[in-house]
Amino acid sequence: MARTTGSDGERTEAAVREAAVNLIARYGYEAMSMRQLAAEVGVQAAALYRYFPTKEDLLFTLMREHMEGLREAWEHIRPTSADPVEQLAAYVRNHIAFHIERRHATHVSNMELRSLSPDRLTQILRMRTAYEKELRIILREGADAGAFSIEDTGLTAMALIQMMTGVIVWFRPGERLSVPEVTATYLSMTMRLVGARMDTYSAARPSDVQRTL
Amino acid sequence: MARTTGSDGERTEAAVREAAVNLIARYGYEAMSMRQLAAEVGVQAAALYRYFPTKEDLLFTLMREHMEGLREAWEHIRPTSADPVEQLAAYVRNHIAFHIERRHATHVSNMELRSLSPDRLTQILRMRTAYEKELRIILREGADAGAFSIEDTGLTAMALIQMMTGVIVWFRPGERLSVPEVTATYLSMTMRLVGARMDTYSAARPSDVQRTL
DNA sequence: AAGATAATAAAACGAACGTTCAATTAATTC
DNA sequence: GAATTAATTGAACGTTCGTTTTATTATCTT
Repeated sequence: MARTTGSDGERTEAAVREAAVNLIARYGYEAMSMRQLAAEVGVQAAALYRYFPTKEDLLFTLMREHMEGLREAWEHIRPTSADPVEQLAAYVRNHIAFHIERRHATHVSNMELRSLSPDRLTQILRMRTAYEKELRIILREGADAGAFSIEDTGLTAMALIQMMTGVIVWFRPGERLSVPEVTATYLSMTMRLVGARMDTYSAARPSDVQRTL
Repeated sequence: MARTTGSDGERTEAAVREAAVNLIARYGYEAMSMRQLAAEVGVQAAALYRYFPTKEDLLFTLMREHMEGLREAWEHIRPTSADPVEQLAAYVRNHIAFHIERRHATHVSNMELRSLSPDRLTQILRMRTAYEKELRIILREGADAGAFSIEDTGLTAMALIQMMTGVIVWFRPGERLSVPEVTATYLSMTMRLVGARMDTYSAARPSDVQRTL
């Protein structure tokens, strides 16, 4: 047999991407075989090579598009206001929403970096660093303006990102907490962590937080 | 050839463990081959099977001992005082010190869980949950006593652990910050995050933090 | 309807994998 | 110093891996 009735390149490629994200997230990149991926898509392994020249190309494509998606999401949502508190809140909201929505893709992008070739690793890390720099700038400007009280901007940025991204480790949709509830709590924790002067986001007035979502 | 002069089972096993932690941390469990590990130790692959019946047994042993070490470290350092702030500070100090000291082992224990068989995965997760529960209890009792101001104990515990463990991702010994400096800043961030009433650990008086290390 | 192109199957490639087995030598015991 | 035990080698096993090649069929173009 060869070409099957109803086969469509675009649909197959999309199915490959989706199956790959799920399989890599569950079993890991090295542990997922091309045959396993092909079976999940309902195709022979050789067919995958029409869309991705190598297994690593597939991984890199998934990661690059995930990082580009993160940047685009932030650029669309980033507030025009220069208020540091508002900017930080937007960053936190976007980060958490994006990562919860794409838990598996985030897992892949964070855990499989070591399977990339050196120059591709550099490319992905550059995108990640650029995204993290946005947070550092917000923190720095907020601290300079007296809106935040921060000891070490770089360290605080890393701590915040680790804290927020960590959501994907334990969060499961439909369990005890909803996404807005989690986001509200994380916003509140973030604002206290950076010593935000105003208490709009403090635990004392959670209703205000809810409203800003 | 067969047994080599000066060969010693205990020394070989220790060398295997150390090499395995480093190789798995760098390349991942699936990507590390038994031959590669053997070469690093300076031995043939077959020799490894004298010490670990399977590759997965090796991984499980490394993880179990890492988790046991974490628990033992905490039990030794845990303060007798019932003061929530002091207990939380001790927990943070121990967690950061332990994870920075054993960066590679932590990487392995956190990233390679999916390579364990179901019942071994359960064993490791149980140990991890027990350790995390200690933090939840501290937070809960502190909140009940009015020492902390916390919205959601479980969520705050997860956020703190993700934040602290995240240190191993970016921290490199001998760079900009020393371990005590990092620890002090994380202590300060932690105390603000949980809304600790007293400001012993606030950014305003960093000297107090240093002293308590 | 014919020709071109897109999408796949089927089979095969060499390489590498985890693991086993038998043989061999070093160290220890008696 | 002989017997035993500990530690390791070297070769081999069957399996699976990522990938390539070739053939075949469906769909699109004209």
